[in-house]
Amino acid sequence: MSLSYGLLGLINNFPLSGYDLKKIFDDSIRFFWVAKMSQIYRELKSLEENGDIISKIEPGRRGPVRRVYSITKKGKANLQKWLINPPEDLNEDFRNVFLIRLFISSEIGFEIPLRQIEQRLTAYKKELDELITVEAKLEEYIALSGKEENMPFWKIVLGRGKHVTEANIRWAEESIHYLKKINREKK
Amino acid sequence: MSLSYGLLGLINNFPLSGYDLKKIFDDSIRFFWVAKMSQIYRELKSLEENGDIISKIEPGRRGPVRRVYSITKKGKANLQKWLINPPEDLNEDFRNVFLIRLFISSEIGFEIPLRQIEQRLTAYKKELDELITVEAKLEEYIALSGKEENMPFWKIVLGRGKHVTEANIRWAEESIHYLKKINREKK
DNA sequence: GCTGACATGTAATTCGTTACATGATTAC
DNA sequence: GTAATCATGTAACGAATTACATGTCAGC
Repeated sequence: MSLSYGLLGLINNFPLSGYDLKKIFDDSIRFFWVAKMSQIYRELKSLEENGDIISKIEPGRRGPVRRVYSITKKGKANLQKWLINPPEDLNEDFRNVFLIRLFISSEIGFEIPLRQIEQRLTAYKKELDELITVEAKLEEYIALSGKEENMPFWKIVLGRGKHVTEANIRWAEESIHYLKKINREKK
Repeated sequence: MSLSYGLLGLINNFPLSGYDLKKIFDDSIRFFWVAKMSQIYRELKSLEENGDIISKIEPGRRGPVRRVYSITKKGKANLQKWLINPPEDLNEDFRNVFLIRLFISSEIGFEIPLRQIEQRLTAYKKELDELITVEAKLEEYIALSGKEENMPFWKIVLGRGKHVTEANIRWAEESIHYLKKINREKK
């Protein structure tokens, strides 16, 4: 559901192919939404069946022919309706595999989880760097689409990524110290 | 996959029924993993078929009979194996419905998203309060199970919730100011 | 007698991942 | 020639949600 509206929202800026959409997801949206190629194609098919988008075949820019999707009036109306009415229950950030692992980790002692948190810390720092490069990519898309009205929202979403990643870094550092302290006290 | 190991990790502390497990999830784990009753029952069934847990029927404490699950030797070994080998690719906090909505919100202007962020801010503040009450609930479970070795990990996971929620609060406040500023400048 | 917490499940559907399958064009 | 990127899809499977279905017991 959310994925199909996400695709619709991007096609609303300018016509895109499945492949284009996958690139946008991988370049930027991946920080808060992951989508596989095969799922994108499936959702595009069902969006077209529902009359929210229409496709036409275009010669490939470099490569085989492309199927490019544009939004319809109906699609625009459906998109607006979805955006205006948020679901009451919008769980954010649920299903975190790393945290559920940690929660039950006493079974394997302190050493291994400590290493695992250290690895996460490295990953968080890398993620923070990547978030900065995303900003540049989003500006490219603005140039392409000419839709400057997107910028404030994209900046806000990026800002969230930064705040949360910084919080994760602080938390990981704190937790590493805590586990090391416990380890020392045991000996 | 992660859910079934989560259940296994909890049953590892002391025998539990499906209903018990659901309560633990709703009381505490819900901050990083959401599970429906029907899914829990299904996973328990497949864990038992796989020989990781065994069930026996007990008279209900207050109510109908309960099916209570205990971990087996095989289950304990599988749990340890899973905990020791983390997946290379553990995406945390992906698929955030609120963020994907915001990302494509330019379609409906500034006012509505502004209200929606304000609502989130309220929710984040409430969540921070709830995280404090969770601490007390976890201490109850410690008392029940006598498994004090869980405490450091539970504290760490809770700490993560606090850090991230505080980051969300700061982000929401910042974003509200930003959108209000844009609105003023437009007029 | 009703409400709320206790308690367990099945069935249908939707959403997400993995594996499979195919082929064109460009740059080295 | 060969690797990388471009490009589109199907099939099978697994995970998660929603709807359905049933019933007990305690306290008011």
